[in-house]
Amino acid sequence: MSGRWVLHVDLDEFLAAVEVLRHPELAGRPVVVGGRGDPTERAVVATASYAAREHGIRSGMPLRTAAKRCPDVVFLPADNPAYEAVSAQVMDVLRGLDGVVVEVMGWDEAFLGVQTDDVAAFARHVQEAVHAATGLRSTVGIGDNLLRAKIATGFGKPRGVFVLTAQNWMEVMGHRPTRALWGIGVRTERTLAERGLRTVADLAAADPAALAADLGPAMGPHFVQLGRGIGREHVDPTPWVPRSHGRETTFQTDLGDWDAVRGEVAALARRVAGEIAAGGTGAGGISGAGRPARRVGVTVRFVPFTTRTRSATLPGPTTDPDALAAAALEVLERFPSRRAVRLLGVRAEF
DNA sequence: TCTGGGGTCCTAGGACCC
DNA sequence: TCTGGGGTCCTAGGACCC
Repeated sequence: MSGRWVLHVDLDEFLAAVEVLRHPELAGRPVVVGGRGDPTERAVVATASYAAREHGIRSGMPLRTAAKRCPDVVFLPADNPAYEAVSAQVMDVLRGLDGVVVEVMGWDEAFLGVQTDDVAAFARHVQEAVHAATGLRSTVGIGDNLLRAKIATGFGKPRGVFVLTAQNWMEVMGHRPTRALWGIGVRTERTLAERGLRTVADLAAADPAALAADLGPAMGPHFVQLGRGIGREHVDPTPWVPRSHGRETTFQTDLGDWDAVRGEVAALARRVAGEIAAGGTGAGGISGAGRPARRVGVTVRFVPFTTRTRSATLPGPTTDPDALAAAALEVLERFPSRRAVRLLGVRAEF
């Protein structure tokens, strides 16, 4: 076979693997990275090593629960700058491959566009290049578009290679629940099931116009396309331009004093202003240095877990900390409740 | 399972304007 | 004056992903 291919490269147990690289004695042990590494705190699992997953530990699970599932798990604090640095190294390796176009999707994954006669051999070559340069293992999904390549990765985990194209799409995916599709979560799965659409094959055979009426003019037909495995075919290497930047904090103890709430919102706003003025977060920074905010949004999670957002367009674009803090405080005043708060967030939109 | 933090995109209703 | 239609912006919320 020859022609253009899409590869989805996904690093295995990325955060845990980075920690094992610098703590080799942890190899093979149940390792959980998340929060400040303290399982008594309000925090969740960012990444669990495969050994930890054998005990039923999963991403998004409270650290406290992980500790109950496996008492001898090693908890480590998330060290985002370290992961960003390793990620940048991996992306450089990918960009250095001959004849590839790279679209970065996150710290631990990227799409590659390539023309080759032996795509399976090329995938192995990618895995070896990443491992040689960084010591990290990866899985490669191969497809005739980004959707199929991304889904293929799931069948290749860990360390494997899997091919998913129009040829084997229905054979591999047709009988699976719609949730197996990238872009369909629990809610949409349920909504579709209420309409009798339970499997990927059901969805593929559905009438796009009927779903448009039920699920929205864009999303309805889009879901049918997902069921058919149809998606974007060209990998786009254009650097990402962020649409927004924000910070949020969950308090270890609920905040009942609204003077304190105002103080926290102002502090978050100043921090966000500083970061967007500097051009982003972390070692490498993000593109769009110094771009001013046009809108500001405030998130309040009330006790126990009800989350509300308010936002406002700023009088003029700004990166000024005082202006952003003042605007965020005005938005905060528009929340009708003064109940105790568990989380606060401030987000700047460009 | 008492539930993080960083994002993106879509939808719908109302305001507002011509 | 009892009432159209289109376009765009603003805002809140939902859903999803890593």
